[in-house]
Amino acid sequence: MNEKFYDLKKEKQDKMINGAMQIFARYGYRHASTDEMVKVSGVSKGLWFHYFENKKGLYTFVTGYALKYAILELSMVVDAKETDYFKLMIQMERGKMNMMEKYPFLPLFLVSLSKERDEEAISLIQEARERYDERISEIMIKADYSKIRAKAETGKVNKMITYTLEALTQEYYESAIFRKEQYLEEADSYLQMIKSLTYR
Amino acid sequence: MNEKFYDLKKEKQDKMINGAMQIFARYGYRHASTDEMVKVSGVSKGLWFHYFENKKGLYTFVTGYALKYAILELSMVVDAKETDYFKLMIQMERGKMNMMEKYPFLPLFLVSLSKERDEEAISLIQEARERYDERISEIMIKADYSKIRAKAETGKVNKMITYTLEALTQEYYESAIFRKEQYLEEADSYLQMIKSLTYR
Amino acid sequence: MNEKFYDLKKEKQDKMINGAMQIFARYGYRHASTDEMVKVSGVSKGLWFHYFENKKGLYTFVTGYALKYAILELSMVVDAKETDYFKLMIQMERGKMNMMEKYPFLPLFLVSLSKERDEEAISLIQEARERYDERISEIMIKADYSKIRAKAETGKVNKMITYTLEALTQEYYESAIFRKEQYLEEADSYLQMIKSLTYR
Amino acid sequence: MNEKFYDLKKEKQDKMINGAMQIFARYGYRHASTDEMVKVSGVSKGLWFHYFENKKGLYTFVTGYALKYAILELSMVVDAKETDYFKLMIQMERGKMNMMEKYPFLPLFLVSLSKERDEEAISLIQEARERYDERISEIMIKADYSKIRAKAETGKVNKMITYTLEALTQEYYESAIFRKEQYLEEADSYLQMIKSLTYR
DNA sequence: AATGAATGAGCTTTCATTCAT
DNA sequence: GATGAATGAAAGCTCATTCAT
Repeated sequence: MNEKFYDLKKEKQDKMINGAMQIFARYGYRHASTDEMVKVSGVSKGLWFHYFENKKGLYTFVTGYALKYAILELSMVVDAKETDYFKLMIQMERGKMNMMEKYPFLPLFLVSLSKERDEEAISLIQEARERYDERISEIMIKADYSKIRAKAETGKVNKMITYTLEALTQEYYESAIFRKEQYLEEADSYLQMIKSLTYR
Repeated sequence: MNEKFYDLKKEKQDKMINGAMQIFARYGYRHASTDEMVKVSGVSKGLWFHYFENKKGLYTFVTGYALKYAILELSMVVDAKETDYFKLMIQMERGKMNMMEKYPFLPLFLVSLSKERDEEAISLIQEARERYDERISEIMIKADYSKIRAKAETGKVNKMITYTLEALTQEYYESAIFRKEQYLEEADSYLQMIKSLTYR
Repeated sequence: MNEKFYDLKKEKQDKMINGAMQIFARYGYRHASTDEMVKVSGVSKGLWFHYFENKKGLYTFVTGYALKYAILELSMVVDAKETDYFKLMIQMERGKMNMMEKYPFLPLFLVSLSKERDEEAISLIQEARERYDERISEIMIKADYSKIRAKAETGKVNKMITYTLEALTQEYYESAIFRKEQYLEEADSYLQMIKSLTYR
Repeated sequence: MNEKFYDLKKEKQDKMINGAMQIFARYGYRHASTDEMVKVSGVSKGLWFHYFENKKGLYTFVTGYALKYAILELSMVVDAKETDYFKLMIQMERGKMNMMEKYPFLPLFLVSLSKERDEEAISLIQEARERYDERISEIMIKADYSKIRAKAETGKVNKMITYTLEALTQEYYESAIFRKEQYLEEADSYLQMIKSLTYR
């Protein structure tokens, strides 16, 4: 990418980032079209290629940016002293809702990244994704699994929760308006249920 | 579609069905390309359009076929007297593995259908999907939830299991070889865990 | 072409000739499609190419056949002793209507030949057309122009009549049913008018 | 169509209009191919679709444009005080020759429109054609038929003249070079002949 | 002889990318 | 820096022609 992108007014940067996130999140890497980004962002086609060599470059950048920003927001919202796994999880979901203030499609974009099936796209974002996963692990390392019954393998439980919250997120984006509070309530209800099942 | 498709040698029919399933499953409706189907099936481009008016028609047909075939295989493998929810679930997964004998990409295709985001594609397959879901409900109606603790809301548990098994399926397709037995073992391990957590 | 075409039952020959005439007449050389000929004739696609190497060959044959048949019918219907130009002309139009008994699209096909704009097609039929034009000249040679006023240049008058009758023919084919008698009446009314204008 | 087409340099607009006219005029709606337009205009394939949604849209536009331009040129060249039918007709032919200055294929295109047989094409241009026909009627309304003998039905005479001039136009386009003056002379000779025949 | 399944070149249309202004 | 006109490779689809049966 062209580093001068950062010299743009923050507002314009965000317009472009949001445009890219929205279109990539909704259509995936391959079917995301430049013209749609132009339409939703109001930024001319030429400029996209001025700052980002090509679609690959744009995708790499936006992914990197999104994941870095997500880490930041999550770090901010997660209580450093919290050790309850399920409380940590819901705090993270709240963090995602906070991201929407600046980047309304970021939560959906995060989900779309984990669902991306295009090989080229996957290889482009692998690195950023690993860094993000690492950071999430660091946040979750405080989680105290001692109250969880032996039967409940934390890795598996974790996966199930992840897949479930991702699906929930996608569902909410499909409705006319995304109601954050309602989403958080539903997410919490899942988490509480699992907690009650897995805790001794 | 052109009904004469059924007059083709079953072998050729299956070559085409498999080709379509594979490409649709991997790339989704929009990005699935005729040329790729030609490549993987060895059947010329013209023939696809000889039997199926267009991409829409092909997708509609393959989806209908796949779901009907899936229902058949599932009906065959599920023990009519089985009432244990988790046993029923694992039987269904075994059924999916059986489908691979004839249609190696069918399990992945089923997952891709539930993840399809393209509006046109969704409307094309809605009907077939509803029939499939109904049939699955009929199979699962024997399931006895009485041993499940009140805390475990069956709807939510069910969703979590579905999302998890779908994700697992996709993961296995990404590895070099799909090892059915290994998949079934892992699927079972998830189901056993959830069973032990949710049963009184 | 394959001479064995003539060994086919006359009925089948005519089915094919009619099919080709109809489609060529309606859509012109380039846009006439094999599939449409198959549809209207009921004769399988393979057979067309068995008897006629390709579209070119078929067009050349059908044109030759049509023009030869037209000459025959015209010769039969035109009164050898008639010398009045306008009576000869209407006799020829009646001859064309007679052709419809066996080849319903032949009159339209004749018009389409004179309107054909495709270079390849034109060169294919040039020879047959010349022979036909010659024969028409021979028929018309008996025409007595002595009653026509000097002002009326016969060549020009002839051209105008030709173009007009061709347009009339096309119009009649566009209506739901071709009413031969009505066509002949209208054609005659044009001819009578011109006669009254050009005769001293 | 994309209104920005009008922002292009007039020269380029005309290159495209001329390219489309030429190919549509020569091959008709269906067989006119983008690639041929690219070849004769030197304008890339993509651009055609940038300005015109599809072939339909292009045809509709070019027809509308051509007919509007024709009306303009005809209005300019026709003497408002002229009442002689035949003088008006030859003035219109002169008008058509004038059109060739900017749009060399416009006279042929006008003829091709009246000969177009493709149903879709016909319905696309119907409206524009009606407006054009109306305008021609307005121009011709001044024509004084009082000197024409009762025997000469003006409707029929008119049709014959139209068909004849159209055929003449096509003939001239088929020769290596279109010689306007020669065409006008020949057109005039037809008109004078008919005048002398029909006037009392 | 007869069929129609099978093919691939060519057509219309889309879209990432380039480039003159 | 900013624009959007311009490009061409590739996608979906058609159709004359071939060929196994």
